[in-house]
Amino acid sequence: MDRLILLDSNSLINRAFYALPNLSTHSGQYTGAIFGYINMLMKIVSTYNPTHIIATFDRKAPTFRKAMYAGYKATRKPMPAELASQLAPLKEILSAMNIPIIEMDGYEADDIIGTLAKRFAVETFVVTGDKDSLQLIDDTTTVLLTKKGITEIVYYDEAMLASEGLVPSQIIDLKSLMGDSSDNIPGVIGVGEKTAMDLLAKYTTLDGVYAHLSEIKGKLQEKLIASKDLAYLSYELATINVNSPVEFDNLDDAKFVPVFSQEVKRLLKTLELTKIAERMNFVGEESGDTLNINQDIFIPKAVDIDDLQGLGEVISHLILQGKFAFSLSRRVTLSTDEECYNIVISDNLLGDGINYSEFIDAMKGVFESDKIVKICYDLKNNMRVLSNDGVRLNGVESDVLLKAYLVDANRNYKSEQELFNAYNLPEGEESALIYYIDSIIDKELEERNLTELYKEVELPLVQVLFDMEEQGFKVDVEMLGELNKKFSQELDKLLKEIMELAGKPFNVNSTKQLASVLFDELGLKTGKKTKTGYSTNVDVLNSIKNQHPIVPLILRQRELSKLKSTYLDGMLPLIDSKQKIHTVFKQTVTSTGRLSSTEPNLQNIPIRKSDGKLIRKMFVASEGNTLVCADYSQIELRLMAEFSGDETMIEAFNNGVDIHRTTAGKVFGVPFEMVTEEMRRQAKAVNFGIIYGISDFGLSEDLGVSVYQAREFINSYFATYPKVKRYMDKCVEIAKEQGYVTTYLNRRRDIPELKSSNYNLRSFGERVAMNMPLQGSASDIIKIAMLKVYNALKEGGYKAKLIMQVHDELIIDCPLDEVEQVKKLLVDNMQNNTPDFTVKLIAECSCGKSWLEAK
DNA sequence: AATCTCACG
DNA sequence: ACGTACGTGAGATTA
Repeated sequence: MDRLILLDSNSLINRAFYALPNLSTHSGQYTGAIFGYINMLMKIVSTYNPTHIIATFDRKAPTFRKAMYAGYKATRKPMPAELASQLAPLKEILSAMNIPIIEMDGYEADDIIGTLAKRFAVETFVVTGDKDSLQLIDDTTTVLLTKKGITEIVYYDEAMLASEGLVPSQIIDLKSLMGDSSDNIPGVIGVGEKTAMDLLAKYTTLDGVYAHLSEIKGKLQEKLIASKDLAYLSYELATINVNSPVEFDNLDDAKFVPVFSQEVKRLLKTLELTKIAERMNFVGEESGDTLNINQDIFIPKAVDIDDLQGLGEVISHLILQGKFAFSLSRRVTLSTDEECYNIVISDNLLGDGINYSEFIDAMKGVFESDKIVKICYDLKNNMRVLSNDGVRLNGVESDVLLKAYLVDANRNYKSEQELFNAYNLPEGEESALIYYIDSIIDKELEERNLTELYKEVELPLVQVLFDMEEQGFKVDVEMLGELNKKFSQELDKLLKEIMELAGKPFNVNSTKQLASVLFDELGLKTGKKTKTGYSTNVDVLNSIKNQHPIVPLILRQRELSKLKSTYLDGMLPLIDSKQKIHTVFKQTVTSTGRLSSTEPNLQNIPIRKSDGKLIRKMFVASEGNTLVCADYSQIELRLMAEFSGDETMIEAFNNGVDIHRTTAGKVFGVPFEMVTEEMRRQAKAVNFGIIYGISDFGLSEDLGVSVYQAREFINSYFATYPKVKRYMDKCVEIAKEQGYVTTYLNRRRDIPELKSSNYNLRSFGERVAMNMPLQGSASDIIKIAMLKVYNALKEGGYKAKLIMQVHDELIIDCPLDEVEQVKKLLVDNMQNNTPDFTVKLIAECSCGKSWLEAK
């Protein structure tokens, strides 16, 4: 089967240019965009195995089609010289690869591509960053749309487009309504994507919209009438010419073989792009690996299942096999190791395919059985989706996202497709790829000794987190309303006073405007600089708060508007009918193993300042319950004592003394009782600094002392705790040697920065090497605690429920009559997870009606 | 989409 | 000679 790839080179090289740093050779030739382009080309080649490739380019001359509407296209920015200089070498390489280059005066690349895509009746992939091209999709044409610069490639075919509610030709209608600023298509003024989609859903086309203008009400009707000419002009602009006179008729002139001439190698060498060359195959050399890696993979082809009888047969097969992968994301597909089924879902009962609810009914038993093993991507999310359909998902042994996270926590996969790309898989249905990828990742887990962490901790934790989210955290809505009123009133007053002192109205939330008022007009002293101008952050404002009465007012305004927008206004729409708020925990985000919390983030509810405490007071136990909270005392420092084996520090912890005070006494050489608050504060800062991977500069910044003095602190600290110093050095040394560090449960973080030639990046790598084992082990330990607490509550038949985790703190929503037992259970399970430790771990526990009282 | 700011551990 | 503390998420502005 022939497969043709059409490259929209201008679009691709542009995106590569802006996404990548300005790489250049020693002689000063820029290469970043070329690097990005070739890299992406190689990735596409290895994924899609094309038999033919054609590259198209724009000509600089004004375009014929669009030049007719001078003014719209004219505003496009000229190509920067750093990019323009990369075009010629790129074309040279493409030519050496025997990839024909097509460019025509008067036509843009998308016209050429459109024409070629329709001309040859072979499977065609259009590679571009331009969404306009989606109009070219048909049964033989697919668009590979680059996102995020060019690192991610999204596959668009008719089905994919349909899932967004569009057919290919509607792309033109959509653009003519919403416009496209990057392409200078005006569209209807005042209509954006959402309105445009709504209109098309109702009236299908632009003509349809104008034919039913009378049905459209109010402002929108006015806008449509006012911009009618613009809309139809936009339609012309957005339409790709598929009949341009491209002189290219023999497809075999574009024949592609992924083995390149020595000339290609030479060209890449001159551009100092040796990394890319290493991954390619060249004539007369033994074959490299990357390009061929996945050519032998067996990914079963999808069989469409469009009636209930067929689905019944599939289900029997799944049960018989006892193991399958599923994906409900892009479409609904199910795969065993040999078969892949595409379940054709239809929304109306009459049409072809299976109604979604019928699919769910039929599959319920299979999804709920823990005897039938399942594989999926993002288990917790699938549990949520199916739970909304009344299905309790069980028996999932493999969550490939979770596994991939353990393999490399620095990656942050945001979609199934990103994961597939990372593993260089050919195309195929999601479930088939998930099934396949699982077997690869299992080997990686095994190699890295991560299987136990996965099976014993991360996978079972998914259910715990799911239940915590489901349970939710109650919010006192009445209190929220009162606070909102109170803050609003004070903010009104503050803003008035600020404007008066400034002598003119301005937007205090705008750093730019604020800086101009403070530093230009009032002539106050500037502080740190940012990329875009002078900083106006708290540190800067605090340093000038005595210079002008406006500054304290701004500080107060900042504080209140932060609290109001993030924690009052932001929270309100997330509260459900039972006055509960349900965060979403992310288990595969942080590079250290911590959880994160979103929608809303409940891990950064205020506590430190007095008005912030009022926010925390809004979070309460549910009806008739109390909150039981416990947090680890100094867990990261205790871990440092344990891992370093420093007797002085271990002894301090095991004697239950105040660690910061003790440290101060030893570092400053005074008896414990003589330690002043200031000395303790400084010692505390050093203790924290150590955990972060100390640097003299960072500490001096934090303490407001000279770098020299900070250095002295660090030296006497290490003299006090000599083994801590040795431990820190060892962390860095090991990291440099093996390229990664590990935690208590063998969680691993690769630190590629250590190999960087950039001093800053390398130093960052060193700090990470010191911090990750501490932060990561602390999160290992609280995860163990969560599992134990969850199980103990369940087995003990308690009504109390775990509802929140904030890195070193757990919160239980607990009926009053269970409080004493639950407190004990919670503390015991937090403190006694690490039988092999010399250092005692301490969890401090308290309770109260609100989160504020319980701390 | 990037930047700045700031809330938490 | 360089220019930094470790880990997050969200809102507002700007481009």
